[in-house]
Amino acid sequence: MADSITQRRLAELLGLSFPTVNRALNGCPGIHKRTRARVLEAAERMGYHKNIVARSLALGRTHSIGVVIGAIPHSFWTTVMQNFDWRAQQRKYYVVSSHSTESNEQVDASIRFLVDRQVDGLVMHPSHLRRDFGIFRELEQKGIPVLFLGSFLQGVHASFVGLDDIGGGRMACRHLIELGHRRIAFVAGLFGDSTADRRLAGYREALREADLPYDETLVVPAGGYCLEHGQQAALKLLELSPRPSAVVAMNDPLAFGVAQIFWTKGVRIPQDMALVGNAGMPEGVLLPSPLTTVLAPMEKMGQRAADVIIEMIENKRSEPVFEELPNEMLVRKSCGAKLESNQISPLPNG
Amino acid sequence: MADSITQRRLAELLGLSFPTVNRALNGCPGIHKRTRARVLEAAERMGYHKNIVARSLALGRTHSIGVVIGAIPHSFWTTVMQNFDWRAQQRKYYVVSSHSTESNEQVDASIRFLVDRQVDGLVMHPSHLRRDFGIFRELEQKGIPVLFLGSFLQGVHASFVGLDDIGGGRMACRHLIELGHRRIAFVAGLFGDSTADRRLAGYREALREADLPYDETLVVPAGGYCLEHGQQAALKLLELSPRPSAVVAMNDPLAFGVAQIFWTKGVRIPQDMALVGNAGMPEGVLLPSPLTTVLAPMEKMGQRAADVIIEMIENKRSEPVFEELPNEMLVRKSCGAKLESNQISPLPNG
DNA sequence: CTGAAAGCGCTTACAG
DNA sequence: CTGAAAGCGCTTACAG
Repeated sequence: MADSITQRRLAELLGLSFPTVNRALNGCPGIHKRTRARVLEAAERMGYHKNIVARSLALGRTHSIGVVIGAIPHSFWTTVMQNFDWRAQQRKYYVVSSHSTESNEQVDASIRFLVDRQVDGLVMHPSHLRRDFGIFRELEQKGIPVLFLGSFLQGVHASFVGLDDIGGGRMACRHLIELGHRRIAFVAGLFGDSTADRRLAGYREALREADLPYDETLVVPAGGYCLEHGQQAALKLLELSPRPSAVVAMNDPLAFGVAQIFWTKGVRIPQDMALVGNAGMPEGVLLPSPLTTVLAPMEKMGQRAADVIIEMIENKRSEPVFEELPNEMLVRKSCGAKLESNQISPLPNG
Repeated sequence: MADSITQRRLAELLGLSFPTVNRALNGCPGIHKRTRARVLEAAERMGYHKNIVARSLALGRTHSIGVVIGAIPHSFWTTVMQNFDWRAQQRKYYVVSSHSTESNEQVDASIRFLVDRQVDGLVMHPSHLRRDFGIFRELEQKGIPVLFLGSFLQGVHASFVGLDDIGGGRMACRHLIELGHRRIAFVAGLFGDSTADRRLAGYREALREADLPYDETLVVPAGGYCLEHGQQAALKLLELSPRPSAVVAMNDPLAFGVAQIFWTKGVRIPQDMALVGNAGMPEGVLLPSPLTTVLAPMEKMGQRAADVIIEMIENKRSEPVFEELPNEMLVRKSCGAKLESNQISPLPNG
């Protein structure tokens, strides 16, 4: 390990003191132009790179953001987090992630792991119900700002950036109602997280607005949020009697699972059953009948999250924000709606 | 920001010196059992957490791994990296990632960004052709080990963990040959990276083994690695005359794009055209005719990558490794092969 | 505008 | 087995 060049070494080489070198490097005001130029030139020439670890120790700030998101291999989250990372990096923050999120204990351990590494702020997707908010109190005490992404926990002093999930659930259900459906099922994931609860609430709202009854037996829990869970749910849907004529899936992967089973069982979409998803994942075009879905602004969600947490870090005074980004309807074929020419259809659908 | 409790504070409280406290905390040998117990108890009670930044500065090691992967929102990479993260975290390393990889300059900037933060090792997926290996020399000089994941760059002193891509390309093509196909197209992504080149080489090998001619016009470049590129390629495939009866796609997303266009154009899979992918992404079951594909061991790939880079970090002496993980054939429906009962078919296919 | 001093919180020889 | 000292590389008042 060739020992790297430090400010002290630069100072010696130039016959200056190291505070002077430091100030030149950091672009501090009180310094002679010539001196600064000499320092910068030498630094460049010698391949000087600041040791950020030392800097962090001295400053008590690391310019890093901890992220705790149970890594779900859906392109939805990948896209959101990609945009988060990009934005953070643009703003000179780096991202440290921790993915152990099977249980509340693991989540707490992950948070601790990151806090020990002195992250300046924390972004998390709370996927578990919890009774004990102790860890969040600690964070508040330490002055580490927290941002909930996607879902939120009530009663925690933190910001939220996510989707208008009530509106999303409502939009999906209403689309079906407008197409004449009366008996509409809802495929839920797990209950208890805000996203699930709020999308369901939106669905109910749409029913109410249309004077349709809310029938609890039409809400089928899938036990999770992935394709496989959607497949399970599909089987349950087929056992319902009378059978619903349409399905709102809580998210796209669940809709994919439902569609996959329907296709193999010969239940035609949309003729025999209409289907709406929620997310707007590009994979939706792969289905025999491309998925109509609620399109979430994934890019914006990631970027806003980065901007908000950085704002919180740099601007301690600010109040927590609660930001719900609006969705759009992405009409493809799985509900049988007529495709108008001005409708969004980014990919060839034949 | 409540100032946190330090070793010095603990020492004062206990009437000990801070080196003693430090040794107790680190489980060093020469220390009285009673003293250690007292220290540990006090640390626990006071909620002491070590400042890892300070430790890193003193040690010159951060226990972190830098990752530079152009974040592609394919579940393939998400799954690989998830497993990488998990394994790294299990082994007490944390992962810092940098996703600016549009050009060689950006890649170099990303690497520098991470090196300034004193990562102990670097994992990267080289997606660009490059002429200038300067940055890798620097890394070697600094003693920072490098691991290429998925693709590799020839002539760089680094380890590689990836797939047996030659075998994979060969396996895909051979599957089609065994089903009687003679005119088999290859959908390439971009040329120049080792994965693409080696899969193509495998395809050629299979042709040669079957005494089939290699016809360059059957190799169609898609211009990228995503679904959209596959769609472009599909259009070109349909213009070929005589039309091939089968297609090897360089990866699954390309195959998805091809399948999507074929479906909308009424080209039936597998009757009119057989199709093989490469990756084994679960989304393959969504297609009207579920995709037969080369199944890559994504979990293992991520875990091995973590193990190898950590080994390199902790064990400087070791030689670079070159590890090609074997693939399997995942036979579904897109080639028309008879599904034997012992064939892999993790999801219901009807 | 520049320099001498102290400190961030940890680790590590070196004495006792 | 325990303590006094110096150092990791940077930053930041405080003097001059």
